[in-house]
Amino acid sequence: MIFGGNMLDINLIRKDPEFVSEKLALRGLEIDFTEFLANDQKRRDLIYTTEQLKAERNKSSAKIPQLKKEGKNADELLARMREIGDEIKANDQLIAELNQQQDDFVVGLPNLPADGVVGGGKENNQVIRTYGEKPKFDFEPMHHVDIVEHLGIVDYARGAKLSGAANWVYRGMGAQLEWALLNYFIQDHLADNYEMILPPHLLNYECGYTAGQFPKFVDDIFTLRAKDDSESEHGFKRFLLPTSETALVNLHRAEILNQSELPKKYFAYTPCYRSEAGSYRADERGMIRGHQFNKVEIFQYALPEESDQALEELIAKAEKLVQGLGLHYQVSKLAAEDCSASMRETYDIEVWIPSMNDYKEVSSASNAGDYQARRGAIRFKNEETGKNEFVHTLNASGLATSRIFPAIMEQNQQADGTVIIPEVLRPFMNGTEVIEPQQ
RNA sequence: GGAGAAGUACCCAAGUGGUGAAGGGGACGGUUUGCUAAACCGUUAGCAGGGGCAACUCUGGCGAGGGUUCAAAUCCCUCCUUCUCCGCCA
Repeated sequence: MIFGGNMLDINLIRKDPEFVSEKLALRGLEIDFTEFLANDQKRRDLIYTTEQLKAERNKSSAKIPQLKKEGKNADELLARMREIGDEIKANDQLIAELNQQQDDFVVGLPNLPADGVVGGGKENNQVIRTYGEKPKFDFEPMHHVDIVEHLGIVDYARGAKLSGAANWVYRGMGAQLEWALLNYFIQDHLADNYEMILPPHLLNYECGYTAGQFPKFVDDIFTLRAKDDSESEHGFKRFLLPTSETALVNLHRAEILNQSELPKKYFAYTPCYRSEAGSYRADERGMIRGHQFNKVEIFQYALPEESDQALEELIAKAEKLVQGLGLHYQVSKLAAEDCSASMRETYDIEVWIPSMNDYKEVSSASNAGDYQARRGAIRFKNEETGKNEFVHTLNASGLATSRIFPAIMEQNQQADGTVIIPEVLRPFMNGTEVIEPQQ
């Protein structure tokens, strides 16, 4: 099977099911592998007997032309072959069913939390450090929606007219600021020798599977309907990527990389498209949660023994970007249940949004370990052993603009309603220092 | 979107139903050599999955998935990709 591996190592489940159960319990899952292991044994026994039959078939079918050549009668052998053939066919069908059962079960399991990741949900997230301080205002600070409408740089009404709720239009200095942010991010990643990628935004099903978004989270994304897609296996053929991570992790799907190529460091800019079904909250008015937002994603394919270090690098890069903008933020280590299914360890960088009196995620840096690599069959050839091993994949936003933009608006607002542009962005905005109301 | 052709290893490529998938190039190893080259000999079908403590062995892989057959790279169906031509178009 080139594509469609399991998310968890089946050998690990066989060898130490208790360990796997314990790790999954941290995510609030109660999984008993007893039945699974019994079925697995049954499946393997059946494979063995069936392959014995196939070996016999191969041998016998070599004899047939020989018999014919010698002018002998092969009827008896042909009859036996027919019998074997029927049995093989029946067994193969059964094996396929057992495989399917096993896949359905294992594919539904999330990644095992890394050592040191605490159990439980959001309430167990730990803030591990903060940067800067909450700004103090000697005037009544405004909500970013009021600021951008006052300045005329983000147009929610027309966004809704064009596409519905949770869509907006950047205009004028707003569009320039948005683009400046992206340029600032890109410049930093280029300086660190990450390869820039502009991937297609429409991806096929396998991409979502490898990333770990499918089959469980199909509802969270926008799927495209083309003429005959309803007849396709999953009801659609392509979807709009919810993050460029989905594209980047699939770049080397079903490939065997040279060890010397690792780590591979990429970054990509794409909009992110999310259906955000049922997730609207009144306190998230504005551009905190939209159907489309801009994000630069950084990504690494790493050697297993180097992936912890790679995660540190990604976190440091994301933090550096927020620091460069002069924004107050904190870094949280997520508890097991708050990590997405594919990830074994995740750190969120959360920027201060004064109007919400809360910190909101601007970057999520995660190590997927070999989870995505297993699903996508992404391997490297170990130079010492000559064997193929799964790579580790890591990703971090670097950064998403949709919360950075509001944070700049709110943290940098002035008494007169103008907003100071962070210095690092000014070179990308013709030196403009302040955003003033536009006519 | 329409018509045609093709997809076999690192590359080129033979193979239209019958045991282990030709051949060449390249690469790697060896012999020879003062060194290099040449010549000669050898290795080079990935990968996945079973069984076995192991040596080893078996099964499936000829773009992917199905089907026909005792037997499929070879015949049939669906899909994907590439190339050529036509149409349309930013």
